[in-house]
Amino acid sequence: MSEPGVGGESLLFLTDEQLRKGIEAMFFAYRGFTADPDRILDGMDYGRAHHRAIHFIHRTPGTTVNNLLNILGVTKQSLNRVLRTLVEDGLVESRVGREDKRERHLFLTPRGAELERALSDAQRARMRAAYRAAGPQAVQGFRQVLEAMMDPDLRRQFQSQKESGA
Amino acid sequence: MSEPGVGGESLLFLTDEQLRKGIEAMFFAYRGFTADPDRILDGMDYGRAHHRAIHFIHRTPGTTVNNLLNILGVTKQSLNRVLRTLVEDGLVESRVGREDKRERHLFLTPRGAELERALSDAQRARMRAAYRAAGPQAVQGFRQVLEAMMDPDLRRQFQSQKESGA
DNA sequence: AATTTACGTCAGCCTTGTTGACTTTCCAAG
DNA sequence: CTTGGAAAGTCAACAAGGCTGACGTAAATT
Repeated sequence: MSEPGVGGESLLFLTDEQLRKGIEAMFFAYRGFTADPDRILDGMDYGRAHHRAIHFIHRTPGTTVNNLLNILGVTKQSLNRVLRTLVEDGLVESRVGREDKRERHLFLTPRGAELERALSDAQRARMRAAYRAAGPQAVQGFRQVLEAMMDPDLRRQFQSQKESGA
Repeated sequence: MSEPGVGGESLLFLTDEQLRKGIEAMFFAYRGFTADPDRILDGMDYGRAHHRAIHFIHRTPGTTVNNLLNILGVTKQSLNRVLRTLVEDGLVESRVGREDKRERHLFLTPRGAELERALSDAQRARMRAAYRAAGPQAVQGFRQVLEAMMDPDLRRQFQSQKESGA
């Protein structure tokens, strides 16, 4: 519809066929994306939920349970089950907040950091290979489309995190 | 390594920081990607597994159970549970094979096609918005990276499907 | 005739998500 | 100081959707 002046070459990438292929690419790629960490985790008592918790605690040490809840988009009961096992097993440390003692601040223990490293090494290796194969231009496009696909709230979180990290 | 002549600008997109952001982008984008169909499905008795089955039966009408198994990467017991409810509810038809009578060929009924439409309309709408926001160049990069991220077997399947469809 | 293949099904288990109800701790406002 | 409400944790129950193992049947293949 509309889009005056762009001529016939444009908008071909918006056909239902193209979109369907994008959808399937997303589905299959996500499988690859999670495959390596999943392989590491199964055999241990942990699953993908533990991986996610560990990842974000690593990224933002001292984050509170509530923060994590919002990022992960699960209920506190669900997160708590995961967190409890990680604390029990000595991979995560939960410290009572100094300012607000209701809050618990989460940190990886050395052993937790070790597992995090193993998981993210595997995941980054796949990502790196894909990035390298596709090239910097493609990576930029990849990131643009992914960001545009996020829910607006998450996109804002994601992008603000990006600015401070650049 | 190598990449002669490109100078210092290259390979910056392969830093651990960049890869970590790509990983998180993938995570958050996938949530957005599944959010709309999930919303439609919950309230009905169906979930994401039903969506996937419906999607691929729609894409390849007459596909066999075994085909579907391989594409979805689940066990037959798991798929069967989903498929049974879809057949019982009259969304999917399972026809005994004419050549090989051991096989069951799967088709969407009109009602199944109706649900498929609702689900894929929602998912395509988000995809279309993201594609439009990012532009054709970015979409090409998006697809390149995703394909490079798949497991090799799936990538082959995916790409051969692409050729015949172009 | 024996074996393999495709499919279905029963039973049981695990992970990870959900709701609902309840407690404890603590901050902050009245 | 008391009280209201937020943050966190806990218990219980449940559901979806993965998994394995075992078994049955029909059809194709050898």
